[in-house]
Amino acid sequence: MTTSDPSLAKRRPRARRGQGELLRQDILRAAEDLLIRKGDADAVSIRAVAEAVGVTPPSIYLHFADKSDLIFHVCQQQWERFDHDLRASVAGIDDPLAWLERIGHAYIRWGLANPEHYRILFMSKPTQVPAHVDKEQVIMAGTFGDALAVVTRAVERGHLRGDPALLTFSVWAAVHGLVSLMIAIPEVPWPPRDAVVDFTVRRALLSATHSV
Amino acid sequence: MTTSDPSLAKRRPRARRGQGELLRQDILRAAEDLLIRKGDADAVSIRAVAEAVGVTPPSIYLHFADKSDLIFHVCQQQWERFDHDLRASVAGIDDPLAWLERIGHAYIRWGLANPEHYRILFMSKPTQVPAHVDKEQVIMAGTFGDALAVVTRAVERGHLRGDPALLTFSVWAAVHGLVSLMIAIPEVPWPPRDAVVDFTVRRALLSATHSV
DNA sequence: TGTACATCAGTGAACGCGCGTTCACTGATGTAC
DNA sequence: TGTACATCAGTGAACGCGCGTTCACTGATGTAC
Repeated sequence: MTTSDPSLAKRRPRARRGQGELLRQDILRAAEDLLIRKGDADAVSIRAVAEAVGVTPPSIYLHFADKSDLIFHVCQQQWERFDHDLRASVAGIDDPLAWLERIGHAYIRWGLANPEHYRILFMSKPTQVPAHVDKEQVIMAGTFGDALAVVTRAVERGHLRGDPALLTFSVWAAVHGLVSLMIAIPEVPWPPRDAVVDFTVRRALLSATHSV
Repeated sequence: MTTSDPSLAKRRPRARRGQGELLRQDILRAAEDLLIRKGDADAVSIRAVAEAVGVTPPSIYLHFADKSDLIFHVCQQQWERFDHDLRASVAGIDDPLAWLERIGHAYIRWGLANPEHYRILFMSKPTQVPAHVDKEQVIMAGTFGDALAVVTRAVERGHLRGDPALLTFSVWAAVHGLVSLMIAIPEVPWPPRDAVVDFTVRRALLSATHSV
């Protein structure tokens, strides 16, 4: 017979003065967690984020202008992590083909290891992202831009043949095809993961080295 | 100063006795239209469907058990149309490679011509489909099943080399990769559509004919 | 040919819910004097 | 060292909204006699 409300899981202790930014980080973490679990920005509510953090809903507005601002910052964090992880996988690699092979494997591995992140970044409706985000710039400044530069240099030096943009988009589509299909249609009897991953990467590179 | 409610666009005239099924078809059409426009089952409301058709919300329940039942039947219609269109594109083709090339082109063409249908069928969360639907069976009984049979026969007769399932999934992932990426990330400077489509199909077939 | 009646194809009002967001406020904490 | 005060980090209550679904009902229509 206590008056405590069981729906309010645990109240977060008030931050010390000057430590307001801590709540911002907690909100971002909780929102990302919910976005991953729900898979859709519409299904993430300000109220649920607040409860997960242990504060009341209006507290969210101390750190984010509105819901779309919050979702945007979550997505931005995810882009940063994606680019960071992929770039780390090819650190120090110079040979273009080795670079492409490594990044192809890393791309697929990342997507399959983080299916919900991947879904949000590469399989969701464009409208889920706030309108002011320039997606082209985000992609060109990220790992895809690196890949395009690597392929372009390789073509200029004669290591690869063909149109650099066509080759790069094509490799991207190949690895994306595998990742996104395995994420979207997992119910189907896929061949062993390693076999299909290796096959996909090898085929993507084959198309870059052979004229077809 | 009339009492007519402007929010109720146009009231559908009551069907004649025995013609109740007409409303069912109208509801399905309106729901599909809304699903296409919103791109997400959660964003389609019973009330919006009812208003589009020109009836009151409870009328929907005369023909569908609940919202998920309605969405399921819309998706089922879409699967049927997809399979029908693709099968029509390879009617009468016997040669496996010609069959694969045609179906590959038809697949990409269909996806790019019906991006929102494609998104719903192949890019959405599994949970958006009612739980009782066996997606594996839907896919195996459809065009993918046909493709698997064609490839299997071709391998048995020595026209293709490799594991049939691996080859078929691989071709699917290749064409799906292009379609889904162009749908999900249209903001990026894609090469000319025909070039990238041809390249993708040729590469997918190359991987089936060359051992890699 | 006329009429009572069962049935069909819906309607109108309401339910309880969760949502984003706003607004006036509170109470702890650091700081100036 | 003590105290008034500004500021910071939130809270509590409420707003209006759209949602899925239910329930009792209505009125036109075809049919049996």
